[in-house]
Amino acid sequence: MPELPEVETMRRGIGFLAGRRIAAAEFPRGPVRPILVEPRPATVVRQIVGRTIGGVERRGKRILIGVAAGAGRPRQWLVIEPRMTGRFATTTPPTAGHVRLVLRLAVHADLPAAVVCFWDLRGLGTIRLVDDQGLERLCGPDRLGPDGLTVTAADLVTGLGDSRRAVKVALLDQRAVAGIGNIYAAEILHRAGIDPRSPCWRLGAEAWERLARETRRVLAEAVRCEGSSIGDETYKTADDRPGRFQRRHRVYGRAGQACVGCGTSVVRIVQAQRSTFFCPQCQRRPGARPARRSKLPRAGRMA
DNA sequence: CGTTCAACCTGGGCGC
DNA sequence: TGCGCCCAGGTTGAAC
Repeated sequence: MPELPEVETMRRGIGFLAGRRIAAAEFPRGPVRPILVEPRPATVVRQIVGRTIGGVERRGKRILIGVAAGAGRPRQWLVIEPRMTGRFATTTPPTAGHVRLVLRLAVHADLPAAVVCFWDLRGLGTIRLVDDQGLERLCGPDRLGPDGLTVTAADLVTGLGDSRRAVKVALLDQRAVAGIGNIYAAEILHRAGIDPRSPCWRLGAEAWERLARETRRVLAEAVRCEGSSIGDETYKTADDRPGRFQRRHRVYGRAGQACVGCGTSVVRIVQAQRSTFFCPQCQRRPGARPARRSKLPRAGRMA
């Protein structure tokens, strides 16, 4: 679920952690299988309790909680990947059984004690405690490309210009551009008027410009809307409010419904084992000929 | 290089 | 009610 806008909303929702001391940390054992934690939960607890949080950052779809150096320990990072159903809660989490991490903050100045939970229904999320070197390995430029909020056409051309892949599949490649997922790939391509099946190498300069511009625009607008909440409980802000960008979805999840631009029925196809939604009228392949008007041969071409 | 498939998980929805 | 099947915001690795 969480793509860049949702993760950025999470980051803002737990930004108040900055400057506060971790009084306690727990990895509760629920009724479901535990998620991936590295190193072992007991080790993470031992290393972070008593230390101060430097700040909360985002890299692509990951949350970074900086743990300040101290007591003979180097600076470290709690890297949390929400994957499909992970999220934070500063109020009551949706279920007690899927709480994966609890951070309890010490009383600080006039700030009261507070609690932040990481909750994950399906449990595909991950929690890692790494040092600067580990962070580089996990979230460095080899793994994550330029951020989607600021990506340029030149970035996209550099990363994908020669790719033979379909552009929708390529946009999900976090090494090319970080933060786009299945929902926003569909919405970006619709707004850019590009067929998701187009191979990257067929796109021209103006198509890459539109793609970069719509990527920035759609993601920024979705951040302002605090992300997309679809159906169930899985994504909400840290203080339990649903996002609002789902109301502005033009194609995602709208198969069979009329395209808001032209009224044509939105189509669902499968690419790389994932659903792709698009409007076959508004999103045409570059180089594909517009619908034939007439079957008559063109004048002047043939003798 | 690119695609396809399976895996990792839980739970909701649908047809029978 | 229950069972079987398909679906879901992500990522990774193996096989072809």
